[in-house]
Amino acid sequence: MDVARASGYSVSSVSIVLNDAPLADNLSAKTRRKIRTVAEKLGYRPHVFARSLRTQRSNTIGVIVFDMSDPFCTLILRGIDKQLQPTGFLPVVMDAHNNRERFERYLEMALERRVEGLVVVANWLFVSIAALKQQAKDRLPTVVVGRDLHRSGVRSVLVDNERGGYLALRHLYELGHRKVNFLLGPKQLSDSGRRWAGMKRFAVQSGIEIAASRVLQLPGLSDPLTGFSSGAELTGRWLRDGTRFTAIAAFDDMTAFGAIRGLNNHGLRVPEDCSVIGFDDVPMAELATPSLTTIRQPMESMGRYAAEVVSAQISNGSVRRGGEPLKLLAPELVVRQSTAGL
Amino acid sequence: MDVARASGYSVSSVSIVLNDAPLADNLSAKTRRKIRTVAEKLGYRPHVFARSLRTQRSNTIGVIVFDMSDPFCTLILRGIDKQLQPTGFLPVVMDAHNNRERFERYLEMALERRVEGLVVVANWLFVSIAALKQQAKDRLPTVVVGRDLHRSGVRSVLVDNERGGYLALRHLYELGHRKVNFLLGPKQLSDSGRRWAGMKRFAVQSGIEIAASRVLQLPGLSDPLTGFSSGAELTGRWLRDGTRFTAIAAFDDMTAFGAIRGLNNHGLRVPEDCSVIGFDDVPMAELATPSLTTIRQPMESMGRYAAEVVSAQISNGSVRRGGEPLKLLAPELVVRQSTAGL
DNA sequence: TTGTATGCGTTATCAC
DNA sequence: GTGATAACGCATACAA
Repeated sequence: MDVARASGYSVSSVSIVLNDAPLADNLSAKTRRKIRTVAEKLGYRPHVFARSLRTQRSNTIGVIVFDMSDPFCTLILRGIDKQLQPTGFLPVVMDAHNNRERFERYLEMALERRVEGLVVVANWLFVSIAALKQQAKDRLPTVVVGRDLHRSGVRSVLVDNERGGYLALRHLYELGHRKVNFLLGPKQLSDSGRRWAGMKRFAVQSGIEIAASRVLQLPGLSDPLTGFSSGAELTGRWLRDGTRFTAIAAFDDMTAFGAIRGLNNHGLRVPEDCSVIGFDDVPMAELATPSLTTIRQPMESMGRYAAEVVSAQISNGSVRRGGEPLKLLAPELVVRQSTAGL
Repeated sequence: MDVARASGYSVSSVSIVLNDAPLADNLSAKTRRKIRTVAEKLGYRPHVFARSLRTQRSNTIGVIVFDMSDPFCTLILRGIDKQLQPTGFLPVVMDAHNNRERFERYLEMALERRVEGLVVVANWLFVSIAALKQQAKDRLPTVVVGRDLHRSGVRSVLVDNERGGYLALRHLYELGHRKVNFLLGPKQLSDSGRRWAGMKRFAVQSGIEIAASRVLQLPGLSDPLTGFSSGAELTGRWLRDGTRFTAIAAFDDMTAFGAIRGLNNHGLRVPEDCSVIGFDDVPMAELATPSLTTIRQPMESMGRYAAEVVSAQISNGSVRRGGEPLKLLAPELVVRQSTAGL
């Protein structure tokens, strides 16, 4: 270490001072000052790899996200980032591009890079549960956000989808809508099931009946954009069939935008001719015209929570403690222009 | 190294085989096979930090982006990612949150982490040129995407804004529009100046005159969302003033969405009552209803190019060679629903 | 064809 | 109060 040579002290003293380790109290104030200035002058930067090698700590947390270009997840990333900032952990984010194989490769790479924890942002695509379980066994603190995997032993944080579905239908009901059509998400997605359950709960409670003809389901989940095109197409089908409805409750915002497109293709306007409500509150929801009424997922909070749990588990050395197995955050109704009273 | 013990060979042989170094040819095929299987069986993972320490190479490239939640940049990130994939470099992305101070901190962190190259994605916010120049001097291969900094000695890649502006106005002209209003970007942004120059070039060439009253400029650039709200507001001003116009050419997509909102607030419809064209082609442009006609920036290509140049410079050890100082990529007109003939 | 020794830049444990 | 020294896990020059 050249700081040692330049200052005339030994490497040990330098190391002790620069990390202000407990032993630093034993060194004279003059020595400390001297070493500090020399280090400063030389523009000394501790070599992270050497340090990591020695301390066996990487100070990094792997973040694997399923599709970075999905607006859903950039806000989650921001939350993670903010939360990790003061802890000194560097998030290393990897984008699986909705590709399972890639996901597994990145998981491997994260392990190779000796990440101390893992956050998986699982929007849309299926997650390799087996691979994740492996990690859990390896005692790597892991939290998945956006998907409920707590039964597989992975701590999970996501929005309370059931509650969200309930809020969505209640909003339409309160505006006077009784003929509501439903665009459900792909059946492989548990999100969809929960939201639908919430809607049915409200329906029962308020005494409205939902005819089977009012319910359509999106096909498989090859691609997040499926929601848009399928939403448009299924909406078009209703219109051609002559089904009468005054509102559409969509699985998510993309689907809602698809529905709006479908309505527009048939010359119908939102919200004058039909109200539309989405789910997620992606950034675009606010910017579209008409802006989209939707159920907001607290994405940043989800990210923060995940990061918090992971870093807590790291610092107290326990994968078991810290955070509940399943954390549900409250959704929030955001009323905008796409829904109106009758 | 335990693989050595388990296989009965020496660490050197193991190391040589596992990296298939040139010397590997000297080893018997049987030895190689043996070592490989043992390593496999033990689930051996080379320790990246130890390796980096020894080879003095981190195999990482720092990517500092100004605002990850800006849809503009996630596609650039994807391009970088794809390009870097086969090279073995790991992109370490850091989000400056539109905050200059944060940017500088991350730059420092990137250096500490011994990144071998740097890509700066500079959408919107002002870039600390001074800090970047410092890096250039430090011989760290650096490319900035989205901002022209080549005069400061930093290789830059961005879209040909002048050409894009030209294409935009030509499109409106060809649809028959003669009364076109212009929403220029903040004057601090050179992007805005170039796009405007392209429009003026077409105006001169086609003989149309642009009255000063048809031109408004967005205020400062505190926040990317400024474009939306200001676009709406300025459009409203025109409408209240009673200015007649049949089309709006907006600085970028956000501004265009703002304009659409402004028109809508006054009961005007797009494209029936007024055409609107944007610039960028953010993902939302396709999903909005009406979908937005715009000038596409080849974001993924920009990312790829930047990553390619940086990794090339790293591998041939020269910061000077590889890539032009300023690379302009061609924009592309994407015609959608928001523009129509008169 | 294979093994040994050394050092990369740290931190930690001692001894002085 | 301070300094010498041994690891951390790997790659490599050189010896065998």
